[in-house]
Amino acid sequence: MQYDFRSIETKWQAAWAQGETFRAPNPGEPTFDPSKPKCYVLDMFPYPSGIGLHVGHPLGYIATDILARYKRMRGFNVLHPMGYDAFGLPAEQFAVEHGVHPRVTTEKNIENMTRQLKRLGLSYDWSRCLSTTDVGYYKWTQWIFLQLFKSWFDPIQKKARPIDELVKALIAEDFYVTLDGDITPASLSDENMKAIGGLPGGLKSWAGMPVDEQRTVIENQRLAYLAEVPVNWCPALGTVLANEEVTNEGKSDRGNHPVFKRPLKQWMLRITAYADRLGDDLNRVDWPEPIKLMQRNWIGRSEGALVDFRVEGYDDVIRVFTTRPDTLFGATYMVLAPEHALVDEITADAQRQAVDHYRAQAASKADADRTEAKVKTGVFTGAYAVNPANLAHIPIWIADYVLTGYGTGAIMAVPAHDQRDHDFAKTFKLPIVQVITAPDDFDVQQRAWEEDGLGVNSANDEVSLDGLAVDEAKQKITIWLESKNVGLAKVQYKLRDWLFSRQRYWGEPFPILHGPDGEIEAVDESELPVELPPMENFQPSASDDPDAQVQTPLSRAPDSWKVIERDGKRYTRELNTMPQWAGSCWYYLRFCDPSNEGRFVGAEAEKYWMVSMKRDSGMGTSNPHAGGVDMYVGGAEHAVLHLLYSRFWHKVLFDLGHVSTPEPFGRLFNQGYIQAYAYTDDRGVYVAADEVVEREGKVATITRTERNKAGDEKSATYQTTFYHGDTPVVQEYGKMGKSLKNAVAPDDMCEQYGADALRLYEMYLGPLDQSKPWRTTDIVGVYRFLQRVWRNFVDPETGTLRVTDEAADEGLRRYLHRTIKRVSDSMERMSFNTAIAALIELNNELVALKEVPREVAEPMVRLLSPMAPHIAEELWERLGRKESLTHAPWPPYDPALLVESTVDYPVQVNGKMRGKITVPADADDQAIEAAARADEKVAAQLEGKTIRKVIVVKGRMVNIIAN
RNA sequence: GCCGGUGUGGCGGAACUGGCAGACGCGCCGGAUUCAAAAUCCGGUUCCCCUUCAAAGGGAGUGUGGGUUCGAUUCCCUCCACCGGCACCA
Repeated sequence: MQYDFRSIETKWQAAWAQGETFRAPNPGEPTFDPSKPKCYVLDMFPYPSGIGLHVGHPLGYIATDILARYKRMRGFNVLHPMGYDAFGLPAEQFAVEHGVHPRVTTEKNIENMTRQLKRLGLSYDWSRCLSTTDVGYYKWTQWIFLQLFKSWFDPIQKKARPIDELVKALIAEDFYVTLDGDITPASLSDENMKAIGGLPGGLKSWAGMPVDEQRTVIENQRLAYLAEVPVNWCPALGTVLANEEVTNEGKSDRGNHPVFKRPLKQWMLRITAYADRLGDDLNRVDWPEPIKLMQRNWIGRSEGALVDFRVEGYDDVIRVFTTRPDTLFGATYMVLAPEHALVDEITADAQRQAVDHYRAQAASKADADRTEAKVKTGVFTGAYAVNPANLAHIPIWIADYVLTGYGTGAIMAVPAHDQRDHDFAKTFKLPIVQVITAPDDFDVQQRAWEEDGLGVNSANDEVSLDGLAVDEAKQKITIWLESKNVGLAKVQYKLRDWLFSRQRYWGEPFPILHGPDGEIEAVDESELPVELPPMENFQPSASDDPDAQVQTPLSRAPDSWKVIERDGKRYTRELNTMPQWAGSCWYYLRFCDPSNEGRFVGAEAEKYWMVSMKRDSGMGTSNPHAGGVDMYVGGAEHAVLHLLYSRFWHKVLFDLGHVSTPEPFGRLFNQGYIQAYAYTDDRGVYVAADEVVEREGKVATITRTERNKAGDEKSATYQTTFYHGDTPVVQEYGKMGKSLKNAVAPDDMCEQYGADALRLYEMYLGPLDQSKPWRTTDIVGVYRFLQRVWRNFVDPETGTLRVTDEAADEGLRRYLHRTIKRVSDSMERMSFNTAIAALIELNNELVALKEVPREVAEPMVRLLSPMAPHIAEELWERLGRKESLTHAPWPPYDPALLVESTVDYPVQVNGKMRGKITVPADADDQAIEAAARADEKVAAQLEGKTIRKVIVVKGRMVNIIAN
């Protein structure tokens, strides 16, 4: 007989809600217990999508819930909140199509997803639930933006400081203004000044500068600033597109309209100022090494040199960045990005037409196309530069394999030692000069030698790199370049400043006002929030004209919202909105104190929940970390962007004294995806996966036309035994979701098997950090386990408890304690699949018993409770316990019961398993060896052989080497 | 092209620090129970060879090929496949 767990689940979910069982009181509240350590367990909060959850979503939520419940039983004050990252495109697009306000859609979706999450029995403190779209929340998102806007990065202290202090420092002449409008510390010498971006040649006095020039200097130092940035503009849709929304052909994904790259004035955040700290502080957090590596690669710190090449016949120099200044003598041509500022000026008349044509072509190409092009393209400008090392006369080309966004947008090409330059040189028959030694059989005319070697062909009258190793040569040439004033050592980053504005409605409005003379003013903090204006039409202004002005949705807001009178001047509000990242950058802070109206987070609450009380936060690791969230779980797709942006905001808040820790997330865990089979028909269209059946032996052949990445059409043939109705379909495998039509709803699983079975199955699938396939049929395994647990405890006929107060026998008691250890260890390692396996084994031991001894029953229910909380609570109550299991202590194990009196040793002969011996646990090596040699099978193997060596590994095995 | 990850029975996976490969579950096979089915319970299940059967035994085996080691799923190198990310990063 199958027990129906659903009524138990409803009962306990109601009881938990009623008793506010999972509410985490803040310091100062009457129920707060200061004697306990804290533990902050956080999920990456979801976007409230209209189709609701599929079983892939709760994977991480179930894991964190188990951890939160486990930590409560371990005596921690656990903060375990949930909320919604609810600004974003789908709600806006729905609004455009149906005229429904995004807030309406969003609230409906949030309600539905909350219902789905609650049904899983997740132990969130729902009183802390928030949405990034709550006015009371985005008020503080805007406030944080203002902190960035009102700050600058002090290159001496290497931290953010209030912008007023920059003005004071300039007046006091602690800093000077360089000719190009940057600032430089007075303590730096003229030479060093260049290193932070200033041009040689002099300084400006702050006092002598006109006011508007002063203003520009200040604007250029803010952590939030405006800049002209190229965007993918689609006039027909009236909107700016992300790279992923642009096809390889430079058309819009939706509607196939032409897309143009055009510059647009955008808000930028100066994340690059934090490049070093974002890299260095990775050493202070306990994160998976691959994720740290990805962030380090993204920041991309590289040491090299800037080198100036004089352009023949012009006053200009082309400045390049290179990581290999040691190969300077091998630079045989230069390449500028098509967008480089000097291209127009230096292009020879004869080349003008070709250059312009190429630039137009490059502008229309999506970045993806530039990256995937196999054949190098480019055009000669007609101009020449001088290699400062050997005074060689070298041609200047433009090519799209050089990008404006990185370095200086120009390179010196060393075809002998860089394969991309080599490819280009081969295509255009440019000279290849070897300057690093390669093996004798290696010909740099055939391929680039990119490995290390000694300098060769690298000398002029003043400096020689010949015979020097790479590092030495780099140093020597850089010193020489600096002495000639044509180059300097430079640290370069791949990281670029963060483009922070979006031309959308459904996002946080910027708390910024534009004055009549172009002045940019912050909205006063007392006037926050700047609420989104009510609007009815969300349709963007489409146009056929690529040069039409970009109209953001907010530009159609009523003047009563857009226009502000202040001190007799008319100001216009900023009409862009913030990106979806903004709200998710700091929600973990708001969770600490979600209803605080006077501050983004109360200082005491922030300090309590964010600062680690112990070096070992009790998360099963002894790695010291910089505080913050004790466990942050989410998908690896956020490995770089969200986590980097969030760390950046946190550091700014830290510098300004608003938070107490240098890092937001002390420990991070990335869960894998749940994948599932998907099926496509003969047109390549996905069909509903749950309607597909396999017919064994009935093989069908499908031939269809497919398009590969490059857009070429190809015919492909498949053999299959899968059918959708009578239509044969091809099986594929991929991430679960709407697009592949293979989503499985958690509601259906709860309905059929119950929330506890679903929770167990998701955890039992495999290691949390790996991707793994979902197969609904397999859920019966854990479902049977739960039924068996129930039957072991409750008589199915009478409904009475099958638990006895009599003592367990020695063997069962030992088994229990071994299980407690196994489950506890698994919990600490987040290895929930093995924890469940251990519980299944213990439960299987109980099947043959008439009654379960209470000394086994109670610890077992407690071990089970984080994973299957509803059934555990019910059994706990039936065991006569009045209080919820939530704060029942985690069972301890007795180490004495884990020690066996005898030990089994496998015995190998020449590394092959040949026998097994059992010896007393305290036997010494001689005794173990003697027992091994006495074993019948081992002796047979040793017959006629001479023993050369015997290896005894205490507690492990014996290996006898003989021949 | 670059970066990161993963490859273990029919399937999901286990083996935590280099020490008994395949825990646990699914599926499958056999049996018990049942009028029957469902449910439940018991047993078997890496592959190959030897043996009439069984017991027992032998050999191979953790993507491929090599290396280190008394001993490798685990460490190193080569290659292959799949998954994820990407900004040709100079």
